[in-house]
Amino acid sequence: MDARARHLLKSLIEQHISSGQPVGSRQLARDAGLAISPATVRNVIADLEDEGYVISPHTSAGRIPTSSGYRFFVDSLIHVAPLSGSAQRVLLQRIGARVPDAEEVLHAATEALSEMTRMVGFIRVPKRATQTLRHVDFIALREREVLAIFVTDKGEVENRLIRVETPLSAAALTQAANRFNASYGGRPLQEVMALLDEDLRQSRAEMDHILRNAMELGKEMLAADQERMLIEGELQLLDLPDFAVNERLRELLSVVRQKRELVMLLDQSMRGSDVRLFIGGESGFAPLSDFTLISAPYQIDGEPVGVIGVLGPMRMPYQDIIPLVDGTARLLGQALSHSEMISS
Amino acid sequence: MDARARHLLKSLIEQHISSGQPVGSRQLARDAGLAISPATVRNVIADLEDEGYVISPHTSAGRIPTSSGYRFFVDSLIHVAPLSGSAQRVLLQRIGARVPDAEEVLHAATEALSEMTRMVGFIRVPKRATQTLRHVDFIALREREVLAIFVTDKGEVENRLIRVETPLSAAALTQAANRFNASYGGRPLQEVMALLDEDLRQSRAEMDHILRNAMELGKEMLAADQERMLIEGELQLLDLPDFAVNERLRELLSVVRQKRELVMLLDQSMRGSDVRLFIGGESGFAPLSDFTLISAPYQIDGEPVGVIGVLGPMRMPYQDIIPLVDGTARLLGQALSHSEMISS
DNA sequence: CTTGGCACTCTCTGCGCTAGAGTGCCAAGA
DNA sequence: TCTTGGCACTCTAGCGCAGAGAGTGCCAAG
Repeated sequence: MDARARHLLKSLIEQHISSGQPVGSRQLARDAGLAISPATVRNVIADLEDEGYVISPHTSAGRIPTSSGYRFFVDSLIHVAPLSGSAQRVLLQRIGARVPDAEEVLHAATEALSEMTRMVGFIRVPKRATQTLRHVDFIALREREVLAIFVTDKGEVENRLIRVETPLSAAALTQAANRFNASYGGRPLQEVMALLDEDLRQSRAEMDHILRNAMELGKEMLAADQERMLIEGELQLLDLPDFAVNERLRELLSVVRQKRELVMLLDQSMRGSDVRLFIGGESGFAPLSDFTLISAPYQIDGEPVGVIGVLGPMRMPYQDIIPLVDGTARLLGQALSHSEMISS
Repeated sequence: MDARARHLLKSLIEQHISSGQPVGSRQLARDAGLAISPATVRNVIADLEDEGYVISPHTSAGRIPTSSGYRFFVDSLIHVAPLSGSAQRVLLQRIGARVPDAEEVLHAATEALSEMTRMVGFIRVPKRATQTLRHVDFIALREREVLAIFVTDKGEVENRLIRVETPLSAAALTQAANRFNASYGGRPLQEVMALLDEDLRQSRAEMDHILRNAMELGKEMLAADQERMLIEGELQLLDLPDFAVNERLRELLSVVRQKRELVMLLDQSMRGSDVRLFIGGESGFAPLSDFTLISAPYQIDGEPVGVIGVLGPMRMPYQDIIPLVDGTARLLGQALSHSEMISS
């Protein structure tokens, strides 16, 4: 491919990126800055099409780049400059201005990236496998419930509730944690997992419940590593002109993400004990005026602590959905309470 | 409103809910099960329109319910049966089959509700204000970093990293935690907040840093309560026929939510140290074949621990986005590491 | 009060037409 | 041999129009 063809391909892709439209020979000849006619451009572009760098959506449209075209563009046609100082400052401010909590920093970075690029942002969270176990703690919550807390050297914290068969004193729990920390503390999680496997197999009988539970919990925590990923700004995709989407839907989704007004609305419905419906404009909150919100408070140990519900169009099968919201609220309350589950 | 009008309104709304279309007099006369003619139906419906229960999108369309119509329907026309046994079983299974961790139970309940209703699901997390402080723990992570962990009687766990000015021994931290627990443990969080305010005002000078930090952290945690809400299934809205959306977009969004394949893809790019692009079909993952994924690994203390990046259409301003991804990865790594920040 | 009849209105769909954009090819020119 | 202008051809997008279909409102008769 000669220099002129490269230049034309570069210009074509740049124009397509900024306009989103297929690029024709006349426009390309004008904007590429070369003193050549559209006919010449056509000859060159026809060759590029043969080589698979561009494609024509239909006979009388211009050309758009293929993925090979973009690949060549990225690899050989553009020079990627380092991030500008002003962009760096914005990023630093958004990442750094937070409480220095690892989880929040990851979140802030992904969100900032998503907004600045106007794309979907994602982040793979530090693999626990590369981290070291710092500390384990067991806290008695109730009679037969122990809260286990794991901390790694990177500051990641994981907690799980363990139900035990026999009540354990605070002293016994402290002792169990000490033994666990002594055996496994300071080792890479990878290694801890292997050791746990081995120790569990060797000494089945003689270890006490809490330590055994802790061991099994540790295994589970490490195995769940695969899933750890944060994604931000899925809705950026809706703003692409390529996917023109109903305007009201977009507005609604952005409300849903901001949450603030929804929280206020829900707190109203926590007072009663019934399912509550806001149909259309009844909520007094304009972006919801074409939608229905159904909510029900749920109780833990008889005490209302939160609200659960759904949001959808006014046209929804109320007869199915109301009992679902109600039932979920009740079952959730039971799952979080400490009485018996209902027989199913 | 007489019985016949009520019956017709009920029938009209039910038909509209199942079809999504305006309901005309002929169809209504046929399906309502009453031996009356379409003309009679028209008379009745005209009255209902005057009363604001239904509306006509245009002259020659049928009628659709207004929000008043839905409200009347819900309040007076339908009998809401309790949740069926089979639905209860499904819910119980989804809520209960998990490790009994409060956060996961809340998540599972909301997700199950969202999927079963095919609406957006949300849940207001138990207000911390109604909970009691169970336990506070301070763990030394590094020289000047302390991890503070708060546990409530409902099993909620909150952790924050605190940077302190002077290093503290493990013994000093234990002592600080003990003092904090002795002063505030077992009290409602509401009360703890009030006490913290007062204590902070009274005894500015003589308290040590770590306790003071813990106090301020406690305040912050309680103040942040407003925001705690989980939302699941925003994308259910895209499946509504009312919002017909590009088919490929929907497929992509569902892939983004499932994450699994994305995680595999990203783990590939963690090995190198550079920005990596998957353009179009290059990822070998079909649903991404019209999109570009750009990723960059980030390092904590010189060690690669994760990947951050963006996903969007092939047509994206690569020259702006590549440095942003790269820059964010670097700045994030620095924010999470313990060397100096770069000067901005 | 109910009903059939009827004129009227509005949307939706398909059709044909045109303008516009862009291509491919060819023959002449440098 | 490459470049260029010319030209016929193709395809899309947009517009207007007509007809079908659905549904209404009103009226007069039962």
